[in-house]
Amino acid sequence: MRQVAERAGVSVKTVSRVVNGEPSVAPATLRRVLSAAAALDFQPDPHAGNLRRSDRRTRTLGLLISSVDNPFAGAIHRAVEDAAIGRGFAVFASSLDDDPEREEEAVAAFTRRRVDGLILTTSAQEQSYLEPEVRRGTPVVFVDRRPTGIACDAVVSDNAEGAAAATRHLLAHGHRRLAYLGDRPAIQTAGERRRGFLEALGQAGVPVGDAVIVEDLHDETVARKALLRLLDGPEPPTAVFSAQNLITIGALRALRERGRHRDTALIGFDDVALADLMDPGVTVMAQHPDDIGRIAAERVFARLDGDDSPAQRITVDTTLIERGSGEIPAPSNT
Amino acid sequence: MRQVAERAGVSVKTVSRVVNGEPSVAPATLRRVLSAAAALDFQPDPHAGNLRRSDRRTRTLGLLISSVDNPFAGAIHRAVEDAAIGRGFAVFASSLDDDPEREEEAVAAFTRRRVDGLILTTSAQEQSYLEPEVRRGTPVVFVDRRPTGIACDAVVSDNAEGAAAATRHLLAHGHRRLAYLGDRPAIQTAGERRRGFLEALGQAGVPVGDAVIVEDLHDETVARKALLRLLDGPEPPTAVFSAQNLITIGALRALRERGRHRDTALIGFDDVALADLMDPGVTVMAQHPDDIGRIAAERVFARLDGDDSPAQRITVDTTLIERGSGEIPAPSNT
DNA sequence: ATGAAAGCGCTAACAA
DNA sequence: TTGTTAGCGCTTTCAT
Repeated sequence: MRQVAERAGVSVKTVSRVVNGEPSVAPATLRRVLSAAAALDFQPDPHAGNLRRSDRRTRTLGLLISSVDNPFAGAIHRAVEDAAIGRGFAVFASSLDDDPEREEEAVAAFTRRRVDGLILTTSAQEQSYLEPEVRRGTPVVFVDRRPTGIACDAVVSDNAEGAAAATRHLLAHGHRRLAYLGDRPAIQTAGERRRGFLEALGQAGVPVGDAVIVEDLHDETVARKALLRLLDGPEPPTAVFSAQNLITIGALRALRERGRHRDTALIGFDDVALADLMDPGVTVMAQHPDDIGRIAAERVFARLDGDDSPAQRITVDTTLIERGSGEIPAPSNT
Repeated sequence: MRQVAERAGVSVKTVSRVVNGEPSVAPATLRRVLSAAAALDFQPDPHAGNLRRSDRRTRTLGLLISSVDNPFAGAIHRAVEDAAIGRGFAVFASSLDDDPEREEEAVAAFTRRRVDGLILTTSAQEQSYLEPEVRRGTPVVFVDRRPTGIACDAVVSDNAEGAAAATRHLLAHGHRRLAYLGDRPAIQTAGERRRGFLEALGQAGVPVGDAVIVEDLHDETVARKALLRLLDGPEPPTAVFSAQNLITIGALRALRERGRHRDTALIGFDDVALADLMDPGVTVMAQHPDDIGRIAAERVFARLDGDDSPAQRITVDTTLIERGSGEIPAPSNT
């Protein structure tokens, strides 16, 4: 900047004015400065500016998700990015793999870099470690999971109702022997989906004893084996509700292996790629990660723009997509 | 930092020493500073430090890919992130949607933020716009596509050979009426895959006239329609090579719609989610985005560590995954 | 082992 | 319209 000033024969302050598009610069000066800047291909250093600037914004967002290599998180990421670009913000992303330790480290890495806002899918039991950062004024918005121990905005799917609706769908097709395949119940979303499942059974007057609940299925292989065991058992379920992405895939594999994919109903929570190309197509209760990401980004920017209303919880509905597997009727003799 | 110094009764320089883990600080002083820092929950500002520091590194990488919401790019992203974390680097990601204008903007947004290195999937015809940044010493590594008009490291799949091997696989199963479904030939990878396809035909002595080449298929719908047209034509192909992800999906849909998925062979370039759950399973020539990302990150760090050898081009092999669709034999009467 | 002074590249506040 | 001075939070250099 000093060099530009010298070359243009003005003071640094004038260059600063030009760079920041401040008014009250004579057209002739403006031109001289501009051409000097171009000649030296000058790029202003935003970090240096921020040091002195009053708002002290880095125009940077931190996004913490399960993994950047994961369709659900990718869709959120994309939506956040699209919102950020319009405001001149860049996005840091970090994969947590549902590891609470990694979460604190990653948050620290971002706050040290002075991100202006944080969007995160937490997997810690509680997030009071964010207190200092929140007090400092950084907007924090939770996605997919609600915070515990701290008051922040959250954007989540309607897990309980979505699960209940999926369950009702199976019941409506005549099923009574349902299996619920779920992730670790400690994971907030998993707990809510289970609750939705049970409530739907209760409301339909189906004894809970008629359903099998298998949990702690944190990956595809485990889910597959669990369902294989059920299918090989004395009273295999006539319908399966797989409460998560990877579990759905494991369930698909198990059904195929036993050749039961045409007579056992299946609904998965969260959509799965190419689900419509399977035979039968896989019925799912789809989430809307793009909406979740977009809304979360909007919340962050609203907070940055001065919104200091109480923490909000925003729920995004889920959508049933019928593709065949969920519409398989219960066998008539049941 | 000044506050910490006051509270600990030392000078700022001493606090600086403690924060940076420099030696020659008396244990007692160290303890006083540490507790003062903890009490004020002090976070050093890396940007301020960089201003004066000799190396001037932001410990930040810029990653430019087609879209963060895309499995291939996601895998690259994850590999880059994993490599970056170990070195204390954070990663900015930006989606380009194969838009050359967006590319220049995004690069500018990152260089303005003083990223220490750049990893990008370019879609511009040539990348000389990166010249100034490269001259400034920023390592730039291309992934998936080679650079034009500038000498930089590149990590790419062996597109031509992969496509040739896929084609040979189809020929080995007796097919002679092959269809090539490709993306816009202007896209570098698309051009190479086409070349590989044609070379394999040539080497097998199959007249190119026996093959149908359809290009400019930039999305699923267009690909589907193109194949439907071929299937409905007078001499439908007995084998299809779909040279890209989305095209493979479009082709799958078309084959299913016409009920030809069990007698028409199909190999796709690039793996597809749940390909093994289809019926038949989808044979693909898989790329290794995780290796590509990892190697690219290693190149960046090697450059940052002072490697000033000439620009390298690193080729990552592709892997044939046989799942059924590619092994369908040609009808005997052909 | 510790500190004082200067300065990184920029902007705020005020002056001319 | 333009320039001057001070200072953001830190690290460098050189003293002590």
